[in-house]
Amino acid sequence: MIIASWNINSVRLRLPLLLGYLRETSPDVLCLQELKCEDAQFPRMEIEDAGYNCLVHGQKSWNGVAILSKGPLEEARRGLPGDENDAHARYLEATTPFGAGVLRVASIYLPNGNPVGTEKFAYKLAWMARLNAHARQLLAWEEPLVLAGDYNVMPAPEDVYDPVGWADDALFRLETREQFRSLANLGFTDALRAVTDAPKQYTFWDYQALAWQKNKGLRIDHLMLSPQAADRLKSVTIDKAMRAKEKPSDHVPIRAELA
DNA sequence: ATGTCGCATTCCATGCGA
Repeated sequence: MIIASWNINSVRLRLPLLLGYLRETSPDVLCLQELKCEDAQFPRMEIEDAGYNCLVHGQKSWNGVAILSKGPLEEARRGLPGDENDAHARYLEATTPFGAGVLRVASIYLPNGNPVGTEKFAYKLAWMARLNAHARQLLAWEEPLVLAGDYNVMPAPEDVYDPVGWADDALFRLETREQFRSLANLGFTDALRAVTDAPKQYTFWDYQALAWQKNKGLRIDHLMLSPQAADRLKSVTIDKAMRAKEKPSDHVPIRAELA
């Protein structure tokens, strides 16, 4: 079972790249973020023709998350609980068959939070607290669970090309990393860090200032595994070559193989 | 290098979010 996550930065503009990825890499499950379209504009037919079922939580202009699976998808939750006034489309959860049981998966687009000191940063931290509260509930299922997505968090200095320069950014502030650590401390495994200690395992390079060419990247896309998923982890791959394609997203997919 | 994208609108130029 291959499960992948990719911040696609406009699913409509990136459709040819997405179809190529599905064809070449053939993940069983793919979580997408930053669709930047409403449900009705989602290219469902083309993706279904490629052999995938789709669950979509879209929004006009910004945000938007989806889950694609070769198997049937049963929606578990649309939107993160804990704030009825939060209208951002940043969370979608579903189950899909896995072996004799099911895999539970969430597609997560965590708020950016910049600039620090504004309501945007407060929203990010509150959103992370809500995620942690919900994740704690999900662990009670005691099933393979993957919280996959763009966390907009670099967990440690080796995940940033310039940790000193980024110290006061919302993606790297101590409060942000503290919330991310709380998620891990509930019992979730950062899949990439379970297979390597190597620094510079980036998943994002800014479009600006030749960031890709200079390898000025960030590791902000993560697969967080419940104990039952972590026990079945075989490998993790960052599909870095996707950043060198024509009209790329600024993020690349990350995927894990579960036995 | 105020350096690039994608989306939206007052729509071909500008603002917003990242």
